[in-house]
Amino acid sequence: MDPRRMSDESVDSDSYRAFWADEFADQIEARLAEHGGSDDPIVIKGGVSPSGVAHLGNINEIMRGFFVAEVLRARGHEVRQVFTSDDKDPLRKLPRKLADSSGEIVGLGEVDAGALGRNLGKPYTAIPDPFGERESYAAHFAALLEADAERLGVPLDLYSNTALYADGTFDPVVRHVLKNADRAREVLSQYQAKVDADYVPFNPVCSECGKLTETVTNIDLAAETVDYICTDMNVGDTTIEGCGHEGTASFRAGKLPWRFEWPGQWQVLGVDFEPFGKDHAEGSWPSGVDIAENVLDIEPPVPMVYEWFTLNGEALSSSAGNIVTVTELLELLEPEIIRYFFAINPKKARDLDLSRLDQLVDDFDRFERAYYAALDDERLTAFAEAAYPHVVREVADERPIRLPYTFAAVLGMVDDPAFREKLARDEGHIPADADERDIERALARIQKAREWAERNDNQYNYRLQTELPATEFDTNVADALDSLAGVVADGATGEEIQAAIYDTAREHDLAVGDLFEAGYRLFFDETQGPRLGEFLGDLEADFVVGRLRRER
RNA sequence: GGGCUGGUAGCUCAGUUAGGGAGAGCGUCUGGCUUUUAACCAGACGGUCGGGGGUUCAACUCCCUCCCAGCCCGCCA
Repeated sequence: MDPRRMSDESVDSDSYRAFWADEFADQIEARLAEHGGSDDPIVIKGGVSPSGVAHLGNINEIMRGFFVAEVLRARGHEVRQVFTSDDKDPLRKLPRKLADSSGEIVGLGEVDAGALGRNLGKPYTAIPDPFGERESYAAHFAALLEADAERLGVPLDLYSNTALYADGTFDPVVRHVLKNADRAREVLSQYQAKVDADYVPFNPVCSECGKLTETVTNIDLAAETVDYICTDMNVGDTTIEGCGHEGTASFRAGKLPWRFEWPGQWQVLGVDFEPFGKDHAEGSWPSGVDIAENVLDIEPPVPMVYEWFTLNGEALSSSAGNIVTVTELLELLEPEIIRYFFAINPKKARDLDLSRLDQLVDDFDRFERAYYAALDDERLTAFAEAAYPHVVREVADERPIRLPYTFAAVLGMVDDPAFREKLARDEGHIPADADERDIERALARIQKAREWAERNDNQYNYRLQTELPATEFDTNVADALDSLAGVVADGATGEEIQAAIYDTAREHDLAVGDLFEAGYRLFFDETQGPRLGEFLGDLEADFVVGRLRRER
């Protein structure tokens, strides 16, 4: 088989799929049919090194697989979504940012960086948790990732790669690869120039210093051990020093190089489908297919390549600090909107612009409307029909109440929950007969939008001032405010107040803008704000009157 | 240098699998909501579909070529 085959193979050209996950489900079913269709449960895998904070890019690995798993489940298959924490990999460089056990980002300076630095070259599972809580560095970050998955409603079977070696799961693969080291070498050499006659596809852990080494001098198949010398290891532009120790390691005291380990995982976990980023598409994947077929003698899973997305127009980068975590994002968005983000076309490189989250939310709301009531957009409707149930996890009988995100941000200018609800009702966003729980759910968006407005300090970042701001007005402005107060005291409605602002300004020979500005100053301590008259009309009249008179 | 993926309106994206009308939402502008101030409504403006060439009656779509971005082709994962 062509090792470069990509995901478009075996797609039935007659079957158009509105949702990409259906296409992959088709491929997986076709693959199953080839060997009798008795392969349940279907195994979908993903995996990352627990090298540091799991940012939203890493969540691709989880969410892309999730949608395919969900589609297959809906078709009646039993599906396991497994995820490997590739935690026997060595720590190669210190991350600049970490995250504590609640997911809050902290700088490297806040932990014992020196202690961490001494662990370069050791497997993540052999490094202490910098926060001193879990059994290892790996366990700390794996727990965070697992928590993210849970918050997104994705059930995962998380595997520690180290554990797979330790408990013997990997034994048959290691044995096989080392027994067929010549073949392994021959296959891999087609993909990696560095693979020469001395290459051994195994990296032992040095019994002296605990670091992974790559200089194996002898394989003893009978004893199932290798001899090694702990030499220096080049990692990028830095060198991790070996201790020079010459020793012997068992097949479990080390690991396969990634190019073999990945296909090995397919074998021991029985993987049917695996999504991966475009970085793997041209490197590990072709060699992995070749190794699976010609070294391990297994069939590789159905692949899927996803494009990377950018954050605020720039590449995601832990070192540059351009990352966002699920924890952070959940303060700004409902989980279904994060899932929606990963439901859209994985082949397109997209940008997640945190300053324009309103756009993403609007898109989601529209997507949701398309599911409940066909919009005049066939593509969107077809996509929503296929994807929406998996995005929301539980489909409500009726379309949930949604406040437009920017409107929610406007409501976030006031703190009083009852007032927020009143405004939303007045504006027609909440049906009169709406259920209490549904309203509560809808209003929950306000807090997220408020957080968004504050964090971006954007045009919605105003807050109703509960205390009288320090102000100074010209006499005629002050007079105008007093007479406006009179209008409000007489029980004017919002619309009437709005009209009165214009009238009053004219009567007092003021530019309308100046009076508006005075009003915004009094209520928001700003020069601009939401539509003032209607806003004031919804506030308590006594409060408005007192404030307009600069009394409280 | 070779390969893979992407490039459609100011922004976010559909549409390319199978050639036939260039689209949506948001933003902007204008108008309405009794008279510039963000929530609501209506309309308009807005694109050489990255550039060029070719095939075709017809190209965003197929072919060639070039440009831009990311990734892979060293190591590592």
